[in-house]
Amino acid sequence: MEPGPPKFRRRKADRPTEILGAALAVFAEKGFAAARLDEIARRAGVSKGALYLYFETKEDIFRAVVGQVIAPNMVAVKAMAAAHPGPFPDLIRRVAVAIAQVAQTSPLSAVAKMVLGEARNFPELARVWHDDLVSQALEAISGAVKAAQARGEIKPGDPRTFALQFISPLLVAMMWRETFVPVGAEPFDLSRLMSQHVETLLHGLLVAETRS
Amino acid sequence: MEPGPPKFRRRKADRPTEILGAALAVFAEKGFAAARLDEIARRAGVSKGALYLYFETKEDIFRAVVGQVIAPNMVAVKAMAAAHPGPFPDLIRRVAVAIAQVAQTSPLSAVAKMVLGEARNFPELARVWHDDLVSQALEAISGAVKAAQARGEIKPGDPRTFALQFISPLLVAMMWRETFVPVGAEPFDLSRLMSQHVETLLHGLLVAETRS
DNA sequence: AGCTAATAACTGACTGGTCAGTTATTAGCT
DNA sequence: AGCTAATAACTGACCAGTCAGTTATTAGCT
Repeated sequence: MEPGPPKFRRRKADRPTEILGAALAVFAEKGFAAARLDEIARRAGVSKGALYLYFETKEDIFRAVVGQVIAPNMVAVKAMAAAHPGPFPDLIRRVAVAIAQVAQTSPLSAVAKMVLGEARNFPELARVWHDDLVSQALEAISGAVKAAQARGEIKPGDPRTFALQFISPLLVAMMWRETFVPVGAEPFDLSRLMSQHVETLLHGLLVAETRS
Repeated sequence: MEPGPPKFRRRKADRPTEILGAALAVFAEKGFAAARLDEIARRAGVSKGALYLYFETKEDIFRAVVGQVIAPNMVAVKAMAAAHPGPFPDLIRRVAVAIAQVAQTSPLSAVAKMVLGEARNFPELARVWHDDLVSQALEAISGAVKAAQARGEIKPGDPRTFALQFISPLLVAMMWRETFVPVGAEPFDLSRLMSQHVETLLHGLLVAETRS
């Protein structure tokens, strides 16, 4: 009787991340309710029962997936906030490039879409996403705007609104990519979009005296 | 034996719209999968079986709800496109007010969020929404931008990107309202947001010579 | 080193509840 | 009386979560 390859391997340490990777993919494709635990398990190369060795419930897996994406992006936000306090145009151009980069290389847009879609059924998830990530990013930008206004670099106006104006096109382009590109819509080039956007915005934000 | 109020009324003509109204509310609250046909029926003042006199399946109801919102908004888009071809600033300010109005008084944002959330499971819905509404609105704005560029009123640059820049903050503010305000976030005043946004955008879009 | 007992990761068949969709029947209209 | 909108009880499929049993791995002993 040849033993053959073993039916499974014991890899306690790696399982959780593998499961969360598979779960991210399935949740992103189907949404929370339509996602099947059997499929998550299959993609993770594991039985359904094994999921329950590491997570309590389906919701628990969902929370973990969403939470996992926050931490690395918080690093980006912190870096943004710590960016050198030079002239506003330099700062904002730098931030735009960094944000576009993150948007293109992380599962951020897929998770953002999930949070939007499931916010009603998981209010506490929307709260975490808002408190730990979105509002902090928004405040970081608002703070930079306020400082630049104090220096007389840019026009008066609600800083929070300016911040929203700044990031909105990127967010919409991300949603566009997730929603309409799969059905044949023309995608937006995020980097090109952001550079055109920043220049447009700047020449509206900059007061006449400081314009180069 | 008093007859009392009749158990039900036969109102074949009114039922479909009543059902769709109830369905819109439930779908908007719960999303497609978590919405219960029993609840839709209850809110429509009807039994579950009655739903099947007017619609084939749950998906069919969902499609009808989404489709119903398109028509009235197409009117708005058409009106936008037909707006007088005067100076670009006048046009864009008018359109901004009109759009903010629609966003505040119609179930547009709720349905938009539904379409985003369920796009993966209903690609043909994303397609209808895009082809019949979103892309037409975007093209209407792009057309106005292109015309203004031809007249030398505004700077060169990708018109479709300008169009996206124009509507993005409104869309994001709508999603913000649907997602984060229920968990305690500060809402954005759509009208104020749009007026600040348009002015910021204009003074970046307008070339120096035509600036007032 | 080889053998065995103990441990813990993992499986997969099962269940209890839920819910979309069906159907036999009743109530209201003309 | 005849017709049909509408009901309410029913069914069958589906799926999150469970658990008794199986298999890989490790520890302990000689």
